[in-house]
Amino acid sequence: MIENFSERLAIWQNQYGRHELPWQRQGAYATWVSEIMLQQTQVQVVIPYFQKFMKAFPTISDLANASLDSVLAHWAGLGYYSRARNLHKAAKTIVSDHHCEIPKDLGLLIQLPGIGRSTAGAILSLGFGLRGVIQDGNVRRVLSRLFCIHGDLSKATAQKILWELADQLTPNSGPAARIHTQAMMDLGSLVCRRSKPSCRRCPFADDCQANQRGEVSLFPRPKRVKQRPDETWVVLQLENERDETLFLQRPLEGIWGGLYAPHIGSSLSKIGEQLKTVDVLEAEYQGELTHAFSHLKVHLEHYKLKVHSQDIAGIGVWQPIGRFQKGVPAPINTLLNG
DNA sequence: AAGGCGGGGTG
DNA sequence: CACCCAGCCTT
Repeated sequence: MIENFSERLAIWQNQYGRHELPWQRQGAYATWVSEIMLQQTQVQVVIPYFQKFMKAFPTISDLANASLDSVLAHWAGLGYYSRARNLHKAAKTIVSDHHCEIPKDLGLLIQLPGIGRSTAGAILSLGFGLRGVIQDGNVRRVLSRLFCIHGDLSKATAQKILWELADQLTPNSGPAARIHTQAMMDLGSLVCRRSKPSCRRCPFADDCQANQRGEVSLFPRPKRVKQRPDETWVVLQLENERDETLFLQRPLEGIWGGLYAPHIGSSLSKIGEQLKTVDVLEAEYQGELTHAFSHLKVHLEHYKLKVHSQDIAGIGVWQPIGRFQKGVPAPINTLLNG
């Protein structure tokens, strides 16, 4: 174990860490929202989303009482929309089962949807100033280098070692744990970066086993990547006599779950089968773009079809593109506004 | 073009 | 437990 680790880390954090992030010292609700947003997304991207979100839903009750549509609208562009659905669902549970107060208990926290062990640790320490241990990508990277942890860090054996180390390094007092948690994230983000780590500025350069061996770049071991299949999706934008576009809500499960988009299908004729009353072969080609998901690469082909709205009665929402308030996937927005 | 990011769900 | 799922940004 490294001598006086948390004390030295706290001194470093005080001088070089981040102290002005908009969710710092704003209470456990702000910590929670920010942690969920940060799960898949970088700090600089999250900041404007976080600020708009907190303005729209200032308290847990506001969030619980809001419609899923409005929550998703504030999430549109962040990706992984199940995060927003789980956040909304958990807010309702906190209101109904926990008197509108986020539980201060690890076991209760991880029962809430979207909150796992690491997010719960962040809420305890950063949000409440209680002892909590985190294990995010930054911490994983720092620990894998400090202690030369080989292999795929997502595997159970590495996870066990990482959690034990993270727990041992975390101070026992709540206030110290709060500083420690922020400091570990800052060290990983600012110094022990994935590429171009700045070991020269690291307070643990002499303690770091990977650095001693000149093998910092070998940790953490990159995960093997699978080839992503290619797909083509046709996006059929229906536009009525008032130049309004028809938006449909996507199924909650799956890609872009709960967001709104025009008809999407594998081909114009497949979409046409759903739209028996209109002849989609008159659709006019608008353009295309390629969008990469984590697991597949999609070629989006954009077509537009002028229709009479009475022919498409009963489904979706007609709105001018610029006035549509609900959540639209980022690449669909690009297509519609292109 | 490839890599990274945390948690949920299923078998 | 192992594996699959999911969207965007940075490098």
